[in-house]
Amino acid sequence: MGDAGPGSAAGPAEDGLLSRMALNDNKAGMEGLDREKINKIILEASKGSRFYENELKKERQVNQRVEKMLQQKGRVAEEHLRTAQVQVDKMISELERSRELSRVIVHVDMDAFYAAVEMRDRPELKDQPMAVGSMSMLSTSNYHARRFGVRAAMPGFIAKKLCPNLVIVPLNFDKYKAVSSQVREVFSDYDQNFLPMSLDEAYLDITAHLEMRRNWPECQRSYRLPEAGEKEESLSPVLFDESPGTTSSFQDPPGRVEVFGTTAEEAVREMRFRIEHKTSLTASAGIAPNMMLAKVCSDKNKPNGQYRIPPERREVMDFILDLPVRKVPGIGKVTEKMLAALGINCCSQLGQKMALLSLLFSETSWHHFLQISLGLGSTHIVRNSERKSMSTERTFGEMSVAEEQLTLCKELCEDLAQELLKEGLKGKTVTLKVKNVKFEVKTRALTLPYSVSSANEIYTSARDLLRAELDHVSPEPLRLRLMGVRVSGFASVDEKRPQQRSIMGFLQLQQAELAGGGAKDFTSLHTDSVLTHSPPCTSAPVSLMPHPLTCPVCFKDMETSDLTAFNMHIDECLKCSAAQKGDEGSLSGSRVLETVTAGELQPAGEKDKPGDVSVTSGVCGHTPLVCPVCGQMQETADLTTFNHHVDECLNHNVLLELRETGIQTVHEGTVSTHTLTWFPNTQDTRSSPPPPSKKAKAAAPKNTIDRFFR
DNA sequence: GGGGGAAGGACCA
DNA sequence: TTCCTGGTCCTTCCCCC
Repeated sequence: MGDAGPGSAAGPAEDGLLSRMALNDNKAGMEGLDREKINKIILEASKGSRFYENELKKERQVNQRVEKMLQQKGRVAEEHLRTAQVQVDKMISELERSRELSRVIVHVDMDAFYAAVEMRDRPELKDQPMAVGSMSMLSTSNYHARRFGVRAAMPGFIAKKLCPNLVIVPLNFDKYKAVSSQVREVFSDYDQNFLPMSLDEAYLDITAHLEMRRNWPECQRSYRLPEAGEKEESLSPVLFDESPGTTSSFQDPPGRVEVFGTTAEEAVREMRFRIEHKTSLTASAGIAPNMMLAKVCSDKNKPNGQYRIPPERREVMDFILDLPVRKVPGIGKVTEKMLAALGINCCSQLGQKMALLSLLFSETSWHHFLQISLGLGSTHIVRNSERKSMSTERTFGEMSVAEEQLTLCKELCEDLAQELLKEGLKGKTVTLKVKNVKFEVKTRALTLPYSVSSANEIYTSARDLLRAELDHVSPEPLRLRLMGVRVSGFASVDEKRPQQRSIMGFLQLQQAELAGGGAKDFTSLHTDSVLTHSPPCTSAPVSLMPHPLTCPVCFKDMETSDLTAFNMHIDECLKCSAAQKGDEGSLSGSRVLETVTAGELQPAGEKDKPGDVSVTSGVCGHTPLVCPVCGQMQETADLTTFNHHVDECLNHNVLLELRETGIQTVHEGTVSTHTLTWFPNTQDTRSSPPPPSKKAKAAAPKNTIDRFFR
């Protein structure tokens, strides 16, 4: 290796390289490390490799961007700045007017998640530096390892050079998923609509929970620590010597009762307490009026701690004042470098130079910066946002034989097709991604005039793209180290939305509404594996089960609240209905109504939910016809008129959630015991396919492969 | 000039 | 000896209408 280590007389590119490759200690547990020593080891381990060469190249590109930006800055006149400042000020006052501080948003992040799970399961690892991953790449490391500079996204072989005693444990996703679902059970008690960001991280809006919590008796906020012998795993992993946050609750004496208060801090402390007792793992949390701040806060007292920004403008601005821009989600190493070149390192400087930024950056970018400088962020957690693409990729040792590459491409398409099938997705754009042995990444895409999802269809496009790439380098071989296939351009919600929504979605949402949004069910508290409420609540349990249960087929109120019995009744009713109907000619277009499960019921006639609707009408062939929405008997026997009434009723009275799973087309003559007949409203034009877009008409003939590789 | 596809890149966990 | 995977969003370039 060369002798141009950090601090030596390296050229500008090499100095710059350090910012890309050097230790990123912007992570909990990595403060006060000997950066120079660590960087020297990293550099020596990397230098001369193809990866290093490619990083050097990328660094030069970033440096050029910075150069260009500084040249632009040199051309900015005072007059331009004054005009820009007027625009910025106007925007600030608009943003200030819309500032929302009433939501209580929480970001929860499990501490060193994968590593913590492995340490929990293998106590001998607790006192050693360890990381999860492989010699190629580490996913995370424990806090002992972080002291050596070992961190996530670092190749294992370099980590070993930093810390020769490092134990590398392979990834075990099934295990992490299982733990994650335990954690999510706890989350859902505070916000049923929490937004998971990954296995170990989620956003919650606990505003509604706090409102209810204010009136809860103490018993509902109390947890008794298990007696000796009650616990399976008695100790939490020793992850942290000096946690800035709370001490481990496992140190508390068994049998003691922990009572939590009604404030946001107390609710979050309780949540973390329950997570720890359920999983033996600790979590950190941030509480703030918006998602951006909550995310930054959760890192503040990591590990095993929490931090809250009170919902006041002054508090928010104080917090933002010295916050390094790199701590803000969305600002990575490149943006950090660009801003640093302008003398901007913390968020308050961002605000001071906003006029300049508005002249040098795109509108999207500077608007984002402006929001950050004001401590603004999203106050509403949007779940179920539509997936935009799906892909699969594989890294391997050098592969240069075309036949092997085509075979691999086919395998990738098959894998991808299976995943698409699981989610019922079809897309128009197929993208091939290749990374050559020099770490150069290329993507080649082809947009078709129709949507594809099968392995063969995807492969047809991917193969053409790969062949074009092979031709492009011919007669040299294509030397690859990664290949991936992606499908995107899925039909939008409007296009793929079934004509009518599932009645199950209808029931589910009504149930959620009934529960008060994020309501805490007494019984759910007892599902925690270790904790129990103590003293036991004596007040009557809040039942979330709507009464009476009404059969959606015969519309009779049931005397039972037992779901199995209720489902059996529906099955019988459906059989009877199918037998009575005889003529199944009108069945095409029917929908399947799955057996009802807990949490999907609604009381008959519950209807005063405003909003947009289009719902599968659960109507059987019985007469008289009874509207399942308003519960009223209809005078007509004409199904079109009846369906029209149901549609009208739904359109005006209910708010629904689309729930597509479980909706299937029932083919003629295949009425199962779980099938409700639905008579499609022939007047309804909502299912008409959208007119072909201009691009669809234009795309096909133009997007020839040749165009990509001139 | 606007819309949209392609390609590449930043960023995230 | 060895530097991931899967996703979203943004920017830039280019073509076509």
